[in-house]
Amino acid sequence: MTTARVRDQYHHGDLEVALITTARKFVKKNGLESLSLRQIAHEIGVSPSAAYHYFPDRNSLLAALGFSLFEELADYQERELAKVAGASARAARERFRVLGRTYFEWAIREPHFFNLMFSDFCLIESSVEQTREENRAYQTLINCLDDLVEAGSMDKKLRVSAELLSWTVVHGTTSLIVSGHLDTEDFERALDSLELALGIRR
Amino acid sequence: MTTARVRDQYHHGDLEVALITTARKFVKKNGLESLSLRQIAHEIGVSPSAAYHYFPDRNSLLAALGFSLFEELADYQERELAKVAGASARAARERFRVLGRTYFEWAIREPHFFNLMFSDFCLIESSVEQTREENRAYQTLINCLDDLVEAGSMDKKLRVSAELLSWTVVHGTTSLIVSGHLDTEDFERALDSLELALGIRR
DNA sequence: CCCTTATCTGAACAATGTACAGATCATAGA
DNA sequence: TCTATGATCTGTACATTGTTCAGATAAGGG
Repeated sequence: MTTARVRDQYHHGDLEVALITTARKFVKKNGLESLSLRQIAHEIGVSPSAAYHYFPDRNSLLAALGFSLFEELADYQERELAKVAGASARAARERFRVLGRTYFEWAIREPHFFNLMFSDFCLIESSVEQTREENRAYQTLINCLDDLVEAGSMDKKLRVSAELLSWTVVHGTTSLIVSGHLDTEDFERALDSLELALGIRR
Repeated sequence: MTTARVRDQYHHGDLEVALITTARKFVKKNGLESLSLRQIAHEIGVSPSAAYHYFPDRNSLLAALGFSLFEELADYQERELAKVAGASARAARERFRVLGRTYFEWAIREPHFFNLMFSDFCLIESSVEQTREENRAYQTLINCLDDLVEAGSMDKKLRVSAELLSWTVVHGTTSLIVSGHLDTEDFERALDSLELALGIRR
């Protein structure tokens, strides 16, 4: 049982972000299904109905959390990518793998987050902001592939195919591993196969 | 509101399959989240607690339904595959595409089923029977790839990679389309890219 | 200082999953 | 054919949930 924090002031001050933060903590631990608005409110030290000033319903809170997780993932990927900057062919290829690995590791470390991000909840309003974040990640992939072509480390004919293939292989493998249909070690195998098929030289 | 069927006998006779069948109907229409044991029981015309003789809890019913859906999918795939039997290279390549398309179309037609199959519920006991069904589908893929190699329509060097790549590309694309991150038309593009990268001649 | 408005409370309601004691029936053994 | 045993289902109950809404509270501008 979680101990409720006692609030001294009538107005919380920052309830909206507190709701998302606390929801994040609960989802991280127990997944979506068991997430309870009342538990969240109790944890924050606020009445059960207080949340309804910021979110029309439970689904909307989950959607908001889901969106913030896409941001987190993109941030994490960019942070890790920065560590392997460089114009060499070797660096470009390393970036390609890091891009996939960060996606995978993020999902493995927090499977409940991954499930939320690709659940129905985040389908509700996959509008402007959502796609903006995705474009950010997608643009990173495009840059990476262009670098590979420029460095002569990838079959030029496959450049167009590479975008969709890379994305779907990485996401597909991750999804299958998270859902228990593939083993963890299959991820590196999938990356190897992808590089082989795309003609990325090692 | 659903009209409850009235039962004449005290014992239902086949309550276990009735529960799964009715659960299937509800999930098909409204997805997992809104699935209610009480509604199912009411629809069948049985008391809310009757289900607990066959399933320890709601999750177990969903898991059972999920497993039966894997069976359905495998059956559907084999049925469609039989339509393009033949030893020609053309037939082998057509089987490869049919294998992917059936997976995708199944998911598009019933997205709620697809979500259930790869949700936490079906993770609970992904034991013997589950993997048996998957092996059935996986064996079909292996046969298909062997046929392609034998017919000389595929790069031999990529034969090993092809298994994992095909599976993850098809599943990944499907998952991303179902969750709204890719458009429907991207599926055929992904299949084209996959064939190109695997050196499958058209 | 007051008054408007945003923020939060408290009580209420229907619906849900689940537990458990007992009713009902099917059937095997006499 | 009768009976007792075990499987199957009912009825009631309880805690918890999402959600609504009238009203309490406080913050901030005039």
